[in-house]
Amino acid sequence: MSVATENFIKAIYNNNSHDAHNTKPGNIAKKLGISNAAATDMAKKLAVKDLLHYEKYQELQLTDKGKKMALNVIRKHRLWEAFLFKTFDMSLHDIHREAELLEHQTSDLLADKISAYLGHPKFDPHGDPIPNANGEITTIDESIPLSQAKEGKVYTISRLTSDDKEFFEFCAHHKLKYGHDIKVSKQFKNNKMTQLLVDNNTILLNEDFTTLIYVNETN
Amino acid sequence: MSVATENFIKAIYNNNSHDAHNTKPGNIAKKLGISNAAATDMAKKLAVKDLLHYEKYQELQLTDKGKKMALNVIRKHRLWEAFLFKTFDMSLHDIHREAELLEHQTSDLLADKISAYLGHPKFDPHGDPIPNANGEITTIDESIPLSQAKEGKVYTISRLTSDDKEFFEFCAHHKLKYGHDIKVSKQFKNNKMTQLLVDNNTILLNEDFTTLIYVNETN
DNA sequence: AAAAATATTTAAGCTTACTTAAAATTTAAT
DNA sequence: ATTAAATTTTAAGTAAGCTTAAATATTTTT
Repeated sequence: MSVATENFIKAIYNNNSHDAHNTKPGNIAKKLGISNAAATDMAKKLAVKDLLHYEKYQELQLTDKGKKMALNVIRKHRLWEAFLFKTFDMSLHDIHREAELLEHQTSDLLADKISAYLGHPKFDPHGDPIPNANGEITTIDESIPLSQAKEGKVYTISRLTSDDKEFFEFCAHHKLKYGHDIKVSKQFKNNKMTQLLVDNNTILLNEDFTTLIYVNETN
Repeated sequence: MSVATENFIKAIYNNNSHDAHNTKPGNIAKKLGISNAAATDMAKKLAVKDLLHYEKYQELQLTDKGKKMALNVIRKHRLWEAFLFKTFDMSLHDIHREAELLEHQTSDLLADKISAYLGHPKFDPHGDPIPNANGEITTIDESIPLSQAKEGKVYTISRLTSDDKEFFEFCAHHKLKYGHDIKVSKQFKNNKMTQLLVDNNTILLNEDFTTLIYVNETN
């Protein structure tokens, strides 16, 4: 399948799984940086290939075949991220950009080699789960955004859900990394800010950031 | 530049450097598995982009810009081969196939990271020289095909110039690998066969193979 | 040197993946 | 419940990268 097809299918999958659930062509078009007309066009073509269900003016829905394809590409993306992050000294933003290209040119064989080399990791460096070779995600996500964390509790950072360069630079600089522990010292309800303790440093984050950082209760 | 463009430029470069020197559209078309018409078409387009010189019915010649692009792609290809060969347990044929795809989706940054990680190698696992970040090949190739090697002398294998799966499987099985030493025990002039000693095993090769395996005099 | 064979180019056409502009439909607002 | 706003779809068109078939030029053979 073409790069355009893989990206289209992937955009629908990602939109369905963690975003606002609007999978009409216009919203997908916005994510991909193409026109609405192009997205409608593509949707019709992919419906013929049985990758998604298309009905005029309705939301796009992936078929099982489409979902499997999306998860296969996502698997390769996340394996590359894990691999590049471990092997080379690259930022979260850089590994994302490289993986975005490499994911489409990676055989299933190479993906399996990478997975085995890394010891079949279950999460990438953003904390996103890596589907297995059958396109299944077996881990359960019980994480919550920092904005909903409780005062006084200690949490482990489980996901950094963004692809903004500045966001990652900020996180890296303040030790906000996947797997690190933090303590929520105060939630300011009125102005929606969160005060954290990271390695004995106090950080104050606004809602733009606390909705992008997910955490698990530390046990 | 597009994948099609990079492959076209690369095919001309490779043809010029070690093949029969015919860089007319038809010969390039054959290498790429496209029609003659498509190759002529492409040549005209790339001439406009100043990547090659095109004159009706004449050989295609890369401009300096075209050569630089070819060498940049070739650098990425050979770095990937070296990296995949070292990191994963993959055959020469498999790494070639993967590199053929990855080479087009690799940033200069990542290429440099791979090169540094490997200690800036000068050759890939086929023995082909790896251009540096400026697109320069600094090594000098004094190797000769096995078919021209002298009886009784010991040589070091310096290149395996093929992309045929069965050839590589044969080489791997008989320890004919880049960097290994072999002794030419006999050259049969009449039927153009060569008898080798590899790790105390005698191997008899015909011309099909001895023109693909290059060696250097061991010093 | 002409004829035959081969290769290159031109021409017309196809598919993919886009674009913009206009028409149709849905959603939101009054 | 209309009207207005926003979105989706249709229509027409473009560029890249191919195809086959026919025309043209070059190369080889005799």
